[in-house]
Amino acid sequence: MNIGEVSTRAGLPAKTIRYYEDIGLIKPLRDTNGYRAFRQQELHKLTFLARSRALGFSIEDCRNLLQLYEDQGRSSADVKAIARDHLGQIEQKISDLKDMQKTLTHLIDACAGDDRPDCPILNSLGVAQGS
Amino acid sequence: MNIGEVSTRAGLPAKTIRYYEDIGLIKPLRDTNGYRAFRQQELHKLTFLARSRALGFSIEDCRNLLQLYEDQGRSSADVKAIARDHLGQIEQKISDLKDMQKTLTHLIDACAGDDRPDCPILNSLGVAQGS
DNA sequence: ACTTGACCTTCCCCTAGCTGGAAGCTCTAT
DNA sequence: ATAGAGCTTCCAGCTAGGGGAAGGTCAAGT
Repeated sequence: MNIGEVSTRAGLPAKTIRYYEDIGLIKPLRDTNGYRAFRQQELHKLTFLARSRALGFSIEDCRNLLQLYEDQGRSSADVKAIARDHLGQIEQKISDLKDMQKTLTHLIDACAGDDRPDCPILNSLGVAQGS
Repeated sequence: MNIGEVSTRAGLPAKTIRYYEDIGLIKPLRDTNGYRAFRQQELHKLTFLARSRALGFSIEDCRNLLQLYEDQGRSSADVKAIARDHLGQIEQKISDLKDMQKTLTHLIDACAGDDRPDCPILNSLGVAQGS
């Protein structure tokens, strides 16, 4: 398989696949013409990567997960620990974003949004007021 | 005021303040010794920036907001539009993260997390299963 | 006067995770 | 033979700064 085909099948841009090779996540063989020659193994890994990335795992998390994925003797606790840590980060982000959402919603509600210059949003961001 | 003092007062690292000057958000004067000489004006702007950034506005949003902040004749509708757009993006992110949270929570719950190798998390990320 | 330490300056490289584009080779079809 | 698609490498850039080197400056203490 050439890169175009794996790109379609894994649902990842060719650029991304080359990047993943650069950083050592996959090691495709080469044809005599220099083209990358992907095996099923790499297609599986790329699919795995696409899914893990879609769940928001960092590249380093993916690297670790991929290693565990290939290690038939791994313990599920190791995987669960990574996933749980990541879930914690996601929940923290949700919490932070909800705080922003709340504040912004209040400000937007308080702003007339017409052609007059008075604006509670800017007032709140500006120097005169507290946060 | 030197950079150290504005850094403390605005709650922004000196590095960040220099960066904001680089990208043209502030234009502090210079003392004869080459040190940046900040006026109240810049302190206000930096405080404004710190607050807007804390609400997750991008630098470009901040640039626009800052311009509106300084324009006494602006209409509040312009500000509200930026804020509303940003709120939309925040809500989209929250939604995406909640999807991830849900999926991950299911997977984590299904995983024994012991020293046996069988792991629903990896199974789900791997080639055999659908998403 | 001298030294020490804190503070300031510019400069360049580094981060994550790619994306875009240039220059050039290869393959396939006509 | 040639066009166009597909492949290659390399270089640059994006966000929003952070780290650290090399060096100038200021204020206090001895």
